[in-house]
Amino acid sequence: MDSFGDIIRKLREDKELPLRTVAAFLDIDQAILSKIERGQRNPSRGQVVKLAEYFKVKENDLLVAWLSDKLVYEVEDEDMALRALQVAEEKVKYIAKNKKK
Amino acid sequence: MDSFGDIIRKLREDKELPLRTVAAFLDIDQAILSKIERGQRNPSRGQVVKLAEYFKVKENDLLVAWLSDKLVYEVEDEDMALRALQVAEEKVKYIAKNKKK
DNA sequence: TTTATATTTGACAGATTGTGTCAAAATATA
DNA sequence: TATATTTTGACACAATCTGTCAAATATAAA
Repeated sequence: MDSFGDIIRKLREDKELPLRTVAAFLDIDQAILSKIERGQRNPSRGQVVKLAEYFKVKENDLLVAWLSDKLVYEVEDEDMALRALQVAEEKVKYIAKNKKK
Repeated sequence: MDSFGDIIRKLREDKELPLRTVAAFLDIDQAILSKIERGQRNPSRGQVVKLAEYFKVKENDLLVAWLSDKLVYEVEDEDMALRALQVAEEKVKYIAKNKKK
């Protein structure tokens, strides 16, 4: 069950690239990338998109990993976490359905 | 598919109370409560708990409505919304399982 | 219509959180 | 040792959050 940080750390280490290089591509300090990889900072949506481009992986897959991390963070210390996620799913389906019309 | 705001607006209107009265109990300006009821502001967790107490409804039910609203807000204009919610569910289950040990 | 009450709106202020830089400390590698 | 890499924390600035307030709007009563 990899978090977003785990995923991009693996991608980077597989290519044996230093933080410095990837961070330069993202146009941020390597300190931030280090923190992103260890889940101490939340990347911006734009950074996620850039990372997908950089590592040539599906943008949507990375976006799902990133978004789901944010959702988990939002509910993580709530007893009602699972119920809330399930209700949110219903609400999203409901909204999507009524948008089509 | 009622949002948190819809729920508390109904509770308040059923009892024919003005915003002023409920807002005073929450110790905030009525303007904020008005915005909360129409989904323009996000209440704090503490306010949700107070509202459950005030209207004598199950705290957890209100918390679920509130939390799920926040989750929907977080993903609402993402194509990957549903996938992200589903992955988040798996992650939450995974975390809960490994916490027990 | 007027008058009174309730709700909504938007400008504003202060507190909090987010986003990034930087340099020093810690860790790993040669 | 030296050298490269990663991690940490202090800091600054920007952005968002949380609430107040007063004016505008809507609703209801006389």
